[in-house]
Amino acid sequence: MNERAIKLLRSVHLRQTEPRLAILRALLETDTPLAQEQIADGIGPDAPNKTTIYRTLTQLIEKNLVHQAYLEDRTAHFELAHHCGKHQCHPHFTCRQCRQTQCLTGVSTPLVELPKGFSMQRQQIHIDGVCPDCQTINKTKEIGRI
Amino acid sequence: MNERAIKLLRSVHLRQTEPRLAILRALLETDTPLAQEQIADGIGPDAPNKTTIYRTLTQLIEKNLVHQAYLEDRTAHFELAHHCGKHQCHPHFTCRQCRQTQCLTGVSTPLVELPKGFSMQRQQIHIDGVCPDCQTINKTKEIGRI
DNA sequence: ATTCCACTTGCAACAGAGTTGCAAAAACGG
DNA sequence: CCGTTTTTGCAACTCTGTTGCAAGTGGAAT
Repeated sequence: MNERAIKLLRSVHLRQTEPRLAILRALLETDTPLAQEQIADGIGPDAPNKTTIYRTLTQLIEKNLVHQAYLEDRTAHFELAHHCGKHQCHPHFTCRQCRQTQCLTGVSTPLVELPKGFSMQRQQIHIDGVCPDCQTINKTKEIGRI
Repeated sequence: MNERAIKLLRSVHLRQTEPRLAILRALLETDTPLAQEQIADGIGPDAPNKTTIYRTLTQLIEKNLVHQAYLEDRTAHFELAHHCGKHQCHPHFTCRQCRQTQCLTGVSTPLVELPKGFSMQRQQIHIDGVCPDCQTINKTKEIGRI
């Protein structure tokens, strides 16, 4: 595992430090998304400070080695359930630029076929990208730059 | 809107109070999921205390009038990106009973067709329900109860 | 091997979302 | 209108994550 962690760090030109290697090893050894505290527990008594863990994760995300699973910001958002189906409501779209979220009510969204033994209560789809308004703004800026 | 809010409260046998009506009106008037603070801002200077807003939302969720959009718990979870496609990684499944999350790597997951003008960076699917282990436990308990 | 400097780390203090305990206020059935 | 039960608001708290800063470290240049 350590070999792989070293290679990963090399591949993105980050300095090789023990905290970074330990965090990568922890992520390599598991197959579920881990929270900061779980990473620290997994590493043990010599785990890096939580600040270091958060900062390292942020760097690894910037380098595209790590993803943040199912959470964009940590504030809860609520909506009326009246337009939702039994197991699914419409997908939500969050724009990376303007940070606005909107509901996509018109699109078709098949339910994922779960492996045997699982039962579904609710499926949520969350998409992020760039919304039409921001795309237009971007294009306008490009033209201005020429 | 107030009429509809009153009807909604009646339908779930909750007492008719001004805070509850105001919160429902705020949710009825919008088409995006709102955070607590947005609800308060939407109501204005006479908005209920944030504790009341949270408690009311919890009750409305229990009564199935309201959903919490794209967030199960407010802790960030991280994972290596090495198994993820360009725009999507595998769905995540969270069990409502044991609270364990796992990655569903074997299932097929079509990308949602976005309306014109949107561009996608990443699609995430989050499912919750009951995992095979907990289902088995539940069945065992049922048998015991007979 | 040593030196140097930018990059990293740990600590402490902080910020923001959400929760809890409790006393005061309000709803609503009689 | 009264009494019971619910609901509300406040203050203090918890928990996750962030920031500023001083001390420590990797690794490139010498």
